[in-house]
Amino acid sequence: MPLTLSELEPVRQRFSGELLQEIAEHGIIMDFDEGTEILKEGQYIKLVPIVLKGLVKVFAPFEEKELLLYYIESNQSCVMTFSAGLNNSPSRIFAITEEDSTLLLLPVEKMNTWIKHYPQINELFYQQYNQRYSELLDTINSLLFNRMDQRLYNYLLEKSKLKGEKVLQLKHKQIAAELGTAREVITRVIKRLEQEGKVKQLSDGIEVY
Amino acid sequence: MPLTLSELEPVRQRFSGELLQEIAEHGIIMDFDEGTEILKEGQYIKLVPIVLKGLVKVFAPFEEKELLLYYIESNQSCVMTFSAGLNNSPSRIFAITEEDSTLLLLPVEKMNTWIKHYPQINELFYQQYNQRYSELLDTINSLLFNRMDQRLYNYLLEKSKLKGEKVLQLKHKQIAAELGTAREVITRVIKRLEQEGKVKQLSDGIEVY
DNA sequence: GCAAACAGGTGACCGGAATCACCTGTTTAA
DNA sequence: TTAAACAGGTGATTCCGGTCACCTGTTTGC
Repeated sequence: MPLTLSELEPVRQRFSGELLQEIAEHGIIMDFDEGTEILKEGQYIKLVPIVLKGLVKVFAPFEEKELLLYYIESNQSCVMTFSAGLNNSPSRIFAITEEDSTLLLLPVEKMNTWIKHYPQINELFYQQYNQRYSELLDTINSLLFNRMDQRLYNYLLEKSKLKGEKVLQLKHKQIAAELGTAREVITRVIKRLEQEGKVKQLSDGIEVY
Repeated sequence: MPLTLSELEPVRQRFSGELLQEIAEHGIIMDFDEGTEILKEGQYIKLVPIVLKGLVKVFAPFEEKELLLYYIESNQSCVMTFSAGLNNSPSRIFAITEEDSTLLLLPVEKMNTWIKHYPQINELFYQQYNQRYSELLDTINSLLFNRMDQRLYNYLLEKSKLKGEKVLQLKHKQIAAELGTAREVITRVIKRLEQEGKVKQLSDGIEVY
């Protein structure tokens, strides 16, 4: 059965008319619990996701370690999945839901024709490519010139903003993994941030100012 | 006067039919000497380039320093220019010819309609976005985990391969700029590479093995 | 032809971060 | 309930790369 318009509500500013009908017909909507790995590295992609609700984070795995690349917010998609899907190449990244999330999944074999016929969806992906590229440049800048304390603080600020929570439940270990460093480093640096009054470590999480 | 088919020869595997005619009609071909800055940071883009002959290098300027992001080889384009052009936003990067080069320049106001009508050109940019994205991931990986010696060696290897020259005429200062580090660091690291037998510093350049 | 600019080399030093080894307190699972 | 696993804290050490100061030799431009 096709999806209903109300199910597709979040993307109705973006898609309309015939394309919306196509999506209703061929798309699938799925819910995922927080912390679900929705895409593994090396996986081949049959469905391209668009986030309707929630938050998904995307990681690049580098030998041994990994690094958080960006978040996919609602109404956004994942260009790495998109390109891996179109080229039928394995994914270089993996993705995990950061919150309980609802995803619209579009079959990759339809994408090719949709892209040709419907500029709306084409625009989405160009826009996404752009944004992600820009974010990667920021990441590089940060890796090149920012010290750990700045990187950590930015990371906490962004996460707090995206999740709309002042207090983040995070383990030092998890932070270290997302920033591609070691746990002890986080423990130390976060204490410096605390002394500078930028964050506060509570029993149930980290409060960000 | 429109461009001739022979002028457009390098892109004729990629573009054909009506699109090729459009390109012949609205495109411009220009030659640039080695070392010309063909795109400045902050500049607004009216023409999207496709390299017909030669080699162009693209840099990201970060506060004070800069970093070589990637090369545009013949038959490739620059996604940063493309996106800046389409969105009418200033360029975040700057580009310099690494060799004497011939560029096909496409007016940005045509791009939008071409992209909608001609999948061939759409595919080019998707493919380029992909490739550049992938290259950025490699850069990040390298920044995160590789030591200077490895980065420098990769840099020399790639440059040697792209230019088809075993002996590279490069100043330590220039290498430092492209890798976003300091001259003294290059002087030292390159000596280590020399001791390891990976490169050799000659009077007229650096030989890469 | 000479001074200035440039390329490269080098020692001393410093600071950030990674690693190692260990310790304490808390949570979890058998 | 008790051991194991986990979270976090900390000192010691090491290493890499950035910076400073300074030197030599070569190229260049007036």
